[in-house]
Amino acid sequence: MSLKSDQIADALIHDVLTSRYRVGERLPSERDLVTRFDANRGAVREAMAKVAQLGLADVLPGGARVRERELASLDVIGYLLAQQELPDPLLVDQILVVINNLVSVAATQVLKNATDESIEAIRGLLEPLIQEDSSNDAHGEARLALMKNIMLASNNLPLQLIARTLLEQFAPNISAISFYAVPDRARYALYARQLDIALTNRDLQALRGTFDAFTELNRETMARAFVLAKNGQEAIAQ
Amino acid sequence: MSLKSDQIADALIHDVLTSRYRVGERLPSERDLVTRFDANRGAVREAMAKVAQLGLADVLPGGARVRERELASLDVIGYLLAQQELPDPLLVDQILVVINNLVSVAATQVLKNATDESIEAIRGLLEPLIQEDSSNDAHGEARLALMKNIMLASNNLPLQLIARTLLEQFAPNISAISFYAVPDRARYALYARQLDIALTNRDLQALRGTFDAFTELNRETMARAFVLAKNGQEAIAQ
DNA sequence: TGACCAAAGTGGACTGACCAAAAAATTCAG
DNA sequence: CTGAATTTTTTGGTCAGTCCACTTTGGTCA
Repeated sequence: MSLKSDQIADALIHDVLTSRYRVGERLPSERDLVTRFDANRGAVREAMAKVAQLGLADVLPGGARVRERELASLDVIGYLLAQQELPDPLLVDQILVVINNLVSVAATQVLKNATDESIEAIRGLLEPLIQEDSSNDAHGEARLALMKNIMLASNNLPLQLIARTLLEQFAPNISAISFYAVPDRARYALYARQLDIALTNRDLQALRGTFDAFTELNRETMARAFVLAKNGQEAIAQ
Repeated sequence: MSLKSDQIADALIHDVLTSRYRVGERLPSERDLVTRFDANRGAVREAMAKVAQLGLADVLPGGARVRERELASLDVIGYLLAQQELPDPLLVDQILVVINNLVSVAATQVLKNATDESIEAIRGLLEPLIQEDSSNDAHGEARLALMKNIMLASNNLPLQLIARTLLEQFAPNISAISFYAVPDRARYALYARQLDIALTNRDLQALRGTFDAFTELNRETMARAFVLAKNGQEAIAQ
C-alpha cells in the first residue's frame, strides 16, 4: 500500500504525460482533487508539490498549469517508460544512446586520471563478457556492472548522478522487453577484448571507437527484442 | 519573499550538503522544525518532501535519514554550486566535461538524422563565433545559444532534459566566476570554422574531434577565470 | 547477557479555518 | 455594443489541533 499522496501524484502525472491536459491548461484545483481522491488537502498538496518538482506543472495562486514536456525533470523518464505495458521503443533507443555515450565519457575520464589499479579493476569486469557461456540474465547483469563501475571510477559527480538516475529509471521499466533480448555473445566478447586492449594501452582513440561499437550493439539487441516482443504478442492475439 | 516551505527546504538542503548531518544520521523531526522555523507542520512536511525528492534523505515513519550524496538527484547540482560565494572549481570543470560531451553526442545525432535545413540552421549559429569582434558576454551567449540549439535539434528527449537541467543550474550559479572569463576568440573562431566544415561534409570523425577540442578550450577558459578570481580576491584582501 | 515488551517519538493522514493573490464575473462609462 | 474598471469568486499558501500506525528506544525480566 503506497502513500496516498503518491497515489494522487501518480494519477496526476499519468494524466499529464498522456496529454489529458494540454500545455498551459489548468489542472484540477486542490479542492476538486480532495473530493475526487477522497483525501485531505494536505495529501493533495504534497502530490501537487511532487508534480511541480518533476517540472510537469507550475503551481501558483490562481491554479496549477501544465508545462511543456521539454521543461520537465530527468525523473519523468521512468514515468514515460511505464506509461504503457511495453516501453516506447524510440525512447528506449534514445536512452541507450545517452547512457552508452555517458559511459564512454566516463571511461575516457578514467583513462585520463585513473591509477593502474582502478584500470585493472575495470579490466576484471570484462572477464564475464569475454567468457561466452553465461545466461542471458547473467550477461545483462555483467554489462550493467561494467557500466556502473566505470561511472563510479570516473570520479565525476554530475556524470554519476545522471547515469544513476537514468539506470534507476531504465532498469525496472524494461524488464518486460529485456525478456526478449538475446545478446550476440560473440560480438560482445570481441568488443570486450578490444576494450581490454584499449585500457591496457591507455589508447583513448581505440576506447572511444570500441564504445561506439558497443553502443550500436546494445541498440541492435534492444531493437531485435522489440521485434520479437511484437511478434510474440501477435501470436498470442491470434 | 519566497515560500515558507522553500525557506525551510533550502535550510535543510544547505545543512545536508555542508555535511552538518552525517550519512545515515537522523534529520530533526518535523515537530522540531516547526518550532525552529516558526512554521506549521504542513509547511515543514512539504519542505521534507522536497528534500526527499532531491534524494538527499529517506523519510519514513521513525525519522528522516540522510542519504549518500551519490544517490541524490541531478537537481542538487545547483545547490552544490551555490553553497559558497564562488562555485567549486572541480565541480564546475566536471560539469563542463559532461555538458560539452553531451553536446557532442547531440551533434552526432543531428548529423545522423537531420535534414539539410536543420544543419544549415546550426551553421548559422556559428557565425557569431567566427566573427571575433563580440563582447565577452555576447561571445558567451553565442556559445550558449549554439549548445542549446544543437540539443534541441537532436530530437533526443533524455538528452534535452539532462542538458536543460544542467544548464539551468549551471548558468545562474557561475555568474560570479564567468565575470573573469575571457574567451580566446581566435581559437574559438578556428574551431567554429572546423565545425562548419565538419557539418557541411557531414564528417562525424571531424565533428567529434572538434568538439573535444572545444571542450578543452572551455575548460581552460574557466580554469583561467578561477585563477583570475582568486588573485582578484587576494588583491582586495591586502 | 539476551529476548521481550511497553512507552515515547515519528511520519502520515485528517479536519476546519483564514489570508493574499489571481481569475472570473459583473458593472459601468464611453 | 465595447472595453475598461470593479467586485466577487476561486485558488493556492499557511495555520492550528487531532488521531493513527509504525519505529525507536529504554527498561524489564528471564
